[in-house]
Amino acid sequence: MYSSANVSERQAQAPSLAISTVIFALRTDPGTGRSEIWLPLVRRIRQPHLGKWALPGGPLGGRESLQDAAARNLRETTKLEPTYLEQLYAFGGLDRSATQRLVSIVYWALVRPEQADLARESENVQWFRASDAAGLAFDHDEIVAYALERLRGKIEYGSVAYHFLGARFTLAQLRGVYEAVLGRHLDPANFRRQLRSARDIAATDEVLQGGRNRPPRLYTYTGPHQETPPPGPAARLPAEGQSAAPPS
Amino acid sequence: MYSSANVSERQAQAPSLAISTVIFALRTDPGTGRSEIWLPLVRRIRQPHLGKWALPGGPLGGRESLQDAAARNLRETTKLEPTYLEQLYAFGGLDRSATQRLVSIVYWALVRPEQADLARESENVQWFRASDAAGLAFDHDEIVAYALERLRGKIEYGSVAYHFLGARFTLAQLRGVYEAVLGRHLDPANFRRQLRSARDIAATDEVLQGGRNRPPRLYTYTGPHQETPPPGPAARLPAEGQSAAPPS
DNA sequence: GTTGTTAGGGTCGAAATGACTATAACTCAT
DNA sequence: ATGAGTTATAGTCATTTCGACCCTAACAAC
Repeated sequence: MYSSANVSERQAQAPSLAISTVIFALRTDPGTGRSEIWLPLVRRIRQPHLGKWALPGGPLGGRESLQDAAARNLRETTKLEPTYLEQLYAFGGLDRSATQRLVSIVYWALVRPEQADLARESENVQWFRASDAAGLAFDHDEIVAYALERLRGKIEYGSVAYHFLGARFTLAQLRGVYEAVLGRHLDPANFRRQLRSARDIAATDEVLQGGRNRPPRLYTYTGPHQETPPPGPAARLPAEGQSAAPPS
Repeated sequence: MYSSANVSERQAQAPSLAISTVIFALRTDPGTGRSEIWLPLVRRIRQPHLGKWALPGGPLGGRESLQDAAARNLRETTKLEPTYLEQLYAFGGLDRSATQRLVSIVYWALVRPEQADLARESENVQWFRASDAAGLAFDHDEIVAYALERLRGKIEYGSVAYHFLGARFTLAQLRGVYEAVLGRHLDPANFRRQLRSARDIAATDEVLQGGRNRPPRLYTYTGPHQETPPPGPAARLPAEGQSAAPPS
C-alpha cells in the first residue's frame, strides 16, 4: 500500500485538509413558544465566496486530533463548549472549491440554549434558523441539510435530544426538541410512556414552579454524559448503540 | 475562518491524507456450510509496521474524489468492483503512525462471493476471516472492528445484505448473510415473514434445482442498485435511511 | 414405498404503538 | 370564591409487531 507515486508528486497533488463544524442549538420562538433549530455561521472574509455565510472551520493543526480541532472551531466562533460533538462526514468532491482541491472533515455539535443565548454575535458571526440557512458558501448548503438528516436519525434512535437541554428539563421541553427536529406533532401521553421505559432519564423530586398551569416535574439525563465523545469510534461506541431503527 | 496561521507553517504541519478500504465478502465454510465474513489485507512492504498486514489503501490522488480513490484501492488490490461502497469514518488521532501525522479516510465495501473467489491472492495480498484479523498495522484492528459494528447496524436497518449476494438468491442464503453478520441464529419462518413485507426484494418464478431437498425459490433485489453510491451524502441519502438501529 | 431434510405457510401470546379519554393541579378572569 | 382554560399525567383499547412454535410440501437417498 501507500502507492508508488513519488513523494514530491504526492505533495504537489495533496489536497488541503480542513475541519468544519455544524453547530445546532435550540431557540424558543417568543411568539408561538415552539422550539426551533438554529446554527451559527461566519461570514467569509476572503475569496472565494467572499462575503457569503459559511460553516465555522479552518485548517487542521498539526498537534490536535480531528475532534479537538472541531472543538476549537466551536470555541473560537461561539465561545462555548458543546454538550455533544460527533464526526459527520468527510467531503472531498473535486469541485467543492474553485480555487483549490479541498477536503473537509465535518463535525456536528449540539449546544444548550442558555449557552447559545450567551454566545457572542458580531459582524461576522451570526445565528440563523436552520430552515433559513441557504445560499451558503461552497457546498455548505448540502452539508447543513445532511447534518439535519443525521440529527433526525440520531434523535429517533434515542440518546441525543437531552444534549439540547440543560441539566433539568420537563417532558414538555424534551418533547419540544423532538417536535422541532422531527417536524411533526407528538402525543404528550404517548411520548411520556415511551420515555418512562428504558431511556436514560430519571424523574427528580422537583417541579417547575411559576408556569400558568399545573407545575410539571423536572427530569434529568442519567446516561453517559458524553460531553465530547472520545476520538476513535472504538471509544465512542459503548456510549452509542450504533446503527438505527428497523424500518423492516 | 481559515485561521491566521501563515501558509508555510500550515504546510509544514499539514498531516498526510490517505484513503483506506475495508472490503468485506462472504465465504461459505465447506465443512459446516455456514457463511462467514472475510476481508483482504495487504502486507506492508515498508516501514513502519513492515511485514504486518494492513488495510488496502494509499494516498489520495489530486484528480479523484474520495469515493473514486476508495474504488481504485479496491481494483488495485482485489481486481474487482464492489457492489456497495460507503464512507466509514475519518481517523485522525495524533498517534496513529509513529513516523508521521496521518489522517485516513476509511471506506468500507461489500463484494459478491463469486468475485471474492476470483480475486487474486498473492504473496502480499491475502484474504482473512474477519474474526482472525488481529495484530494489524497501525490502528487497523480498531478500524476493522468498527466497520463490523457498522455493518451490523446497516444490516439490521435493512438494505445492505443483498450486496453480498448475486443477482438471484434464496432466502436461506440471505438468512445466512444475516446470521453471519449478526452472529446469531434467526428463525427461518419469521425471517421469511419479515422480508415478505416492505423490503426491496421480489420473488422470481424460478427455483434453485439440484439441491437434495425441496427446491427453494429464487429472489432478486429490486431496490436502488447503488453499485457505488454517489459522492456526496446528499445524493446518497435517498437510497439509505441514514443512522442506525434502536437499542432504546 | 420410507426416511431425512429443507421450504414455506400458519398460529398464539407477549410487547409495542397510536388514538383517545379521564382526572389532577395549577393560573386567571370574573 | 368560583368557574374556565390549560397543561400534566394516568389509563384504556384496538392494531400491529415479533418471537417461539407447529405443520405440511417437496425434494433426495435409500
